[in-house]
Amino acid sequence: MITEQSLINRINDAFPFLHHADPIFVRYFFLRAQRVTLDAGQQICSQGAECGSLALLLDGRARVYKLGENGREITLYRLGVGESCILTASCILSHVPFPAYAVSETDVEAIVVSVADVKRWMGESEAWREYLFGLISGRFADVISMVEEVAFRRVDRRIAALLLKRSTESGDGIAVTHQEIASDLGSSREVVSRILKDFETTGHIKVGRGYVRLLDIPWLQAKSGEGGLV
Amino acid sequence: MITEQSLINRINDAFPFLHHADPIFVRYFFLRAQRVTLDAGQQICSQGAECGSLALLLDGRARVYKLGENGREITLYRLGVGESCILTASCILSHVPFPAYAVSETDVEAIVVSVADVKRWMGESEAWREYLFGLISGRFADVISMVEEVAFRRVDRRIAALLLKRSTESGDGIAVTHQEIASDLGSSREVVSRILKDFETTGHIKVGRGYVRLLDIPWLQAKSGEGGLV
DNA sequence: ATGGCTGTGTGACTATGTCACATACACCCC
DNA sequence: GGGGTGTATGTGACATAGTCACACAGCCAT
Repeated sequence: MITEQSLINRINDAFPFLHHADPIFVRYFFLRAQRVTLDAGQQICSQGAECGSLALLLDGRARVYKLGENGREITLYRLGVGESCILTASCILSHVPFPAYAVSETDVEAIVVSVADVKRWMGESEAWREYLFGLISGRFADVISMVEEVAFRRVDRRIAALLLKRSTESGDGIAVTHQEIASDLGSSREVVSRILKDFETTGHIKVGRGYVRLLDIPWLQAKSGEGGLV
Repeated sequence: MITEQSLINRINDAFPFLHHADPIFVRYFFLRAQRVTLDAGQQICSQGAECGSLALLLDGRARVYKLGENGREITLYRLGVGESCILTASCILSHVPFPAYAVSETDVEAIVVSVADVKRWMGESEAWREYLFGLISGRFADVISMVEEVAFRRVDRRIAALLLKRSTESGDGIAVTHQEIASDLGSSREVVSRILKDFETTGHIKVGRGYVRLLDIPWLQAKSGEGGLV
């Protein structure tokens, strides 16, 4: 149950669908929801687990990933503020176990609602339905894009794209290890190291322990295929 | 509009959710739905297209696949009787373009409902909601498994699994070309040919033009990882 | 029998992943 | 400052998968 006004304001800001939801739903939402916090690095869900509740992220970031039989990992998607772990919703609504792992990458603050409420509100609130369905559709499309990338796209191009994406948040100096890149892309650390070294040898980036500095954004854009000219 | 009793019976058989749906929804369903047929090999949806209606399969089979920039293909999933193209539903409900291609592998008979009805019934019928959500969840899990396979699983094991799966429908004689296997798995024809030749050289299958005969099911099960002993 | 079309086999080469080390770097403690 | 530890990175050898370019085989129609 959430009663504190400043928290209610933050939630309203983070989840705009509440603005146009019917007031009865909104009242029950705040009545039934609970606030939780997680430290960075905490395992949120494990593959095969049952889903007991649905979390809506208020602050922080979580990563959902698959773990391969060879020990390598691939990130399916990341959750930020205003988002919900749609695999959990899917799991709740269809009674299948959670098919991946989820971990908090930063300290996380979330709003948690129970299985029963998730289901009830699906029938009662169009705003809630559209919110969840919008998230599912987005994630479904993301995962399908990932199949395409993994099956058909060269790793060097995927690394270039990842570096560019990271640079939008942190500028051209990126704190990242080769293993992190490998774990995001489902590749191996050695392959990532070699490709980064190649990028460095040709002068397009500079690498150091745990960081990468981008020196040639246009080249990386072309490399990733985003510039439109390959 | 569907009025013919034998067709109504077939639809009720194919879509059991109608049995426990409320009668008002069922009445409107048959009022609004339309029957369509497609010849084998027809393109149903193309990547980037808008989705105008949702099809529920009454007979036949359809394949949904991604086409890579290198011209290779990978099958995301197949639809059979009683199923709906959940990418279309997703596309309808979130206004994003269709993210793959869909083709009828056999002659197809389907029930088609419009965008507006899909959306309206989502709010009105719990049975409809659960039907669609059950399909979405299943497909979501399928696609996530595919990410894992493509990223982490060796092609030979995937071929063994595909052969076993095909054999459940057609016995140990499978009519399939190497290119079809490659297109299902997102691999190349040459790689498939080599692996099949290896399987043949060691006596586990026999290959001919357009067919594969399985000679050693236990070995293939072990190879695919399904037998539990690798 | 001949021709056309399509499926398959194969060699050479490139890209990516695995394994096994070796080396480097950052940090902490004495 | 020196030493130790833990972890990140570099690298060589080799295996697996994909690309390119042909050559060959099989099937069907004329």
